[in-house]
Amino acid sequence: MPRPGRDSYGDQKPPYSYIALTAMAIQSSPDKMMSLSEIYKYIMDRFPFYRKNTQRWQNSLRHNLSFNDCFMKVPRRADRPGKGSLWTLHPTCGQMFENGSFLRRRKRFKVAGCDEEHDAEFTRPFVSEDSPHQGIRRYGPAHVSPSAAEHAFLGMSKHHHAMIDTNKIAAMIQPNIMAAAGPWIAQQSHSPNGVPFLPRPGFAMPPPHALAASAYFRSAIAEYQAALAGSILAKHRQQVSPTQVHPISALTMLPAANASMMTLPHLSAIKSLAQASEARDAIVKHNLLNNRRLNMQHEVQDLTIGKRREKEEDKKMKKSTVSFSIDNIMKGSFSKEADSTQKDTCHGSNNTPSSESTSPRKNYATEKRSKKRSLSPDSTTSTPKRMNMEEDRRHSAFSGTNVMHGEQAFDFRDIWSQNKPTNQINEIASISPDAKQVSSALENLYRYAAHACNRMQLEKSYRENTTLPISHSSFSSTSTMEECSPKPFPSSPKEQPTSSSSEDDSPMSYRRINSDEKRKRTRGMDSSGKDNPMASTSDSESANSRETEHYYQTKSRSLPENSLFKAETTSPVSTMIAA
DNA sequence: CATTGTTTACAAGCTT
DNA sequence: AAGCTTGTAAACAATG
Ligand SMILES: [Mg+2]
Repeated sequence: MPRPGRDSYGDQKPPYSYIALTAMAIQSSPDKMMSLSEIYKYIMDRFPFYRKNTQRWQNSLRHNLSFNDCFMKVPRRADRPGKGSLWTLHPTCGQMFENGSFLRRRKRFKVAGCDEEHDAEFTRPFVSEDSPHQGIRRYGPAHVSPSAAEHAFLGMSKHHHAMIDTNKIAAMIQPNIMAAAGPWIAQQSHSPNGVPFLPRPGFAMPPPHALAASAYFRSAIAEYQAALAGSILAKHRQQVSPTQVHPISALTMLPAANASMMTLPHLSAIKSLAQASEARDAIVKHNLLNNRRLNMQHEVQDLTIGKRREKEEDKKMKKSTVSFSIDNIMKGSFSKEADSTQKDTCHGSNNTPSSESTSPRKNYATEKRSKKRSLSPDSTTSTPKRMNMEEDRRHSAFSGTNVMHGEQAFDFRDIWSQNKPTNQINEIASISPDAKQVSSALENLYRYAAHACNRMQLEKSYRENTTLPISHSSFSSTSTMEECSPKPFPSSPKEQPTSSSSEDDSPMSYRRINSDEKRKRTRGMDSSGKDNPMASTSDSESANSRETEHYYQTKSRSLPENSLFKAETTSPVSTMIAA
């Protein structure tokens, strides 16, 4: 039921950034091109929030269009006369948003070499007068072989001279992979006339928050593993042939680290997620490439690079630390080479740290932006611009790392501090210099979990409280909508007898961890013997089904004070794994 | 003159 | 704490 809706919530800020909104708009167009005014319209049509303060956000939007390399101008064609040009997405920014979920962007999309020539490469097929190869093909970045990941994934099985029971692991991972590669991947993920990607009945695709969550984990996991295997793997790779070694299988080659590593929390969940992600990514990537069909003509003007960009470019050229992300490892391109240009010169940047920010981080910080100001003279820096800070009602797309559980909000930092596996970290420290990285990588994992959960809740709230203007004028409307809905996707079969199943899933070693004295950390024995950390994995499957409902239903678990994460984790992690 | 685009500055949330 | 990403405000240039 659409619920009373009414205005009250209609103006909530959508959890999408301008870049996301713009990308959504552009992608919704059949041509994948839109004029500025059309973009405005698209946004205003489906996000009530943006029907106000138009000057403000439209200015921001324009800024984004010009500033970000992912958006490029294309001259209008004769059939669409009008004021400005059309905007489109850069041919290679396809993966800018993980899994097509606009909830989060991976990294700022930067046009590679920043050289015209290089860019021209993309520009050509884009503009092509005669489109040599008709549509498809030749759009993807050449180096991104869609099958690379897949290949590596498939080939991993032959790489384990395991000292670990890989079979067992594989066994429990299998189902996840299958799920990950499910049919939804190929589905059109853009609602024809509603807010893109917001799940709705009949929409054969996992909820966006699930995808986003999975994405979060994926990166966190990559680091986590890399921190452990990184150096060894690197060495190994440098000497041995450039054969692709799947990071996961690489882990099994680690003699020393193995033992300790296996005792870290969430390891099995991590593994399955990582693999599922790889498999899924390969497919998604492939689809993205094939679906991209751009047919435009005319020239594309060169992009000029402003000072701000130059500065960024320069700064970027510093000594890069080898990155062992899964992506890099998969591509076999980790030591990104580096060196070069000790920039110096530019340093005068004295951004007055001013505020003593870092204030206490109260749970559930409300909005309340800075409002200080008032420093009287301030004549120093001449430019008096930016005066009415008071009224600065900017809204941010950032969502924070609070996790609502029941009526309470928990800050990620608290969750982490109470779950940090100190002893295990120390154990690793004794055999590897990477302990610190392992720790921070794991911390990130938790952070992402919290952050992802936060987003999920945010979006859920938005979805529930906003009456979407379905079938809103201009666009195709109902008809399309209708055809969409009838086809119900199995919609979570409710079965799944609760968390039970897990037991064996949860791998080895947890018990033993607990042995570590200090570690016991109370934790009340709530679930008692039940190994805690993996709890998440286990119920995941079940939770997966009714997921949405889950979050706010507080009752069931009264969290025993200490078991913050346990309680929290249950929701985010399980939902994530669902993807 | 109103839009459409570019750029520079800054503040503040988030990540490393 | 340094560095990166977003959201805003503004000054201007270019167009129609
Ligand atoms: Mg641009």
